[in-house]
Amino acid sequence: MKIATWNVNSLKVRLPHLLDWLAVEQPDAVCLQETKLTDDAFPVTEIQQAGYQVAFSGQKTYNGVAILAKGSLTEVSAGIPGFADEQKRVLAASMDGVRLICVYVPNGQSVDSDKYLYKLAWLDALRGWLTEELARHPRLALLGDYNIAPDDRDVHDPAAWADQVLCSGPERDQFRDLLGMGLQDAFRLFEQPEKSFSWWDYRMAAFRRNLGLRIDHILLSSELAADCKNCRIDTSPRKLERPSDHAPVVAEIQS
DNA sequence: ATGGCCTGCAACGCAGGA
Repeated sequence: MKIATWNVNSLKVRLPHLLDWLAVEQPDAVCLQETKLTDDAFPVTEIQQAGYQVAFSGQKTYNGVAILAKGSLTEVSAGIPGFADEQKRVLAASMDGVRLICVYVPNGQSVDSDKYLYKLAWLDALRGWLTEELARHPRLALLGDYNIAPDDRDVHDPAAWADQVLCSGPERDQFRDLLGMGLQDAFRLFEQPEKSFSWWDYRMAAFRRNLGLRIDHILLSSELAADCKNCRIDTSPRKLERPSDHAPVVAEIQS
């Protein structure tokens, strides 16, 4: 089973890139973030014609998540139970015995912002719910835009980013707490090139200069991690005209 | 030069992203 996550930064704009990428990559399931579409505007037909079932939870202008799958999606649920939130950032569904959880973690804006406090509270709530989900679903994958660069090697310029949002101690602690629940970073299960990133600013020719961050992740429960055969960041869509600022992350799991 | 770009909304600049 090949699973992927991709922050598309507007599904309306990126639909052609997504459809091309699905045709080439043929993933079994894809989690999307920042669809920026209300549910009535979701391109269901185009995605079904590409051979995928789809579940989505969107809103106007901001956020929005979706799960595309070649198999049937069951037990679909949106949001974090018990955590009231207008922002559409979480979608879970099961496919072929695997629990897929798609997350768009709040950005946080800056460490002195109210949005940063919301980010940390949101992550607390996510972990609380994940404890229950993991107990119910031992084969679980948490895929998405975490808006956290977990380690200095995930940052092009660690000194410049030190203690800044996406790299701050409390955010990295949150990521480590997720690992402490038994989840494993699929990307770091394998040897990887240095300076591997999943996001590059649109400004400053950052992609060409590889001035990026690794903030999009696939975390796997121990059962899935044991069966994971590879994980990579696919930078090819980032090279296209009018790209998303994020690249897809892909993991392959045996059987 | 601590900014540059992109998206959506509904305006002709703003919020938000990261």
